[in-house]
Amino acid sequence: METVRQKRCEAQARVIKALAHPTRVFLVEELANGPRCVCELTALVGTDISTVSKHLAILKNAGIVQDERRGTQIFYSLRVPCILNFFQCVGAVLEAVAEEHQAVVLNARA
Amino acid sequence: METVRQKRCEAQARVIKALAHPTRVFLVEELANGPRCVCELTALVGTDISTVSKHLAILKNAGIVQDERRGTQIFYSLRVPCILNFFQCVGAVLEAVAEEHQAVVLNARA
DNA sequence: TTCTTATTTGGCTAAAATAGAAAATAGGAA
DNA sequence: TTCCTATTTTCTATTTTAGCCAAATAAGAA
Repeated sequence: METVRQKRCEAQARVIKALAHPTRVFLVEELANGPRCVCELTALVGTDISTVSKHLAILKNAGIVQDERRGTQIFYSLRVPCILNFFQCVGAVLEAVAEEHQAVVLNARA
Repeated sequence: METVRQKRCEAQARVIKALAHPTRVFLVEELANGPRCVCELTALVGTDISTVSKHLAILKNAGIVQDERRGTQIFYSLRVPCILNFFQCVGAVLEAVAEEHQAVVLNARA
């Protein structure tokens, strides 16, 4: 494949990879409701704060979220709102899969 | 986080993870133009056919593509068209990042 | 059946991702 | 300054992924 296209696919994969983790999906979803500080997010996720911090750093690096210090805390927020449509499509895939399973079950019974 | 939500995030992450590789982004993009057999895709990608086959299996497992045998060949095709809007948003993220870099450079010069 | 082509699968190694614990930083308050 | 809280970074162990080669499978042709 041509180099330009290859570079583009690599860049896209880098962004997608940043979203490819359950905790990070959760974080993005949560940030859709507005800015949250790391401590709030940590409480919601329920793992070590250093782990949450690292997940946020990955999202930030990919350009998906941004951070802002407010006194002693750091608030993260979504940078690109369309990221939520993104999840809609993922939902569509999951529905398609679920329907297929349903069909398989029905066929097995028939 | 509640278990139901956790399960949902895990399911979403599984789909997203299937897309989180340059070659798989390329394959999905290519399949947007219509069904292609493994050998065609292999020629385009330029790696070992077994590698391409495994990437396709990952996409199929996630419910993103489907396969169909036609004689001696197996054709893959997109199962969920909206997967392409998906990439649009990724493009938006990349643009946002590019703009920021631009801004940083300009500030540095000023 | 045997040969040939197309594709998948198993085995192996190298590289990348993940998570927690502990140490380092940053800012505000006493 | 010293203490305290919030966050990031470093270190280390573990797990997951990626890619090539070789072997296995599948379907059609001879």
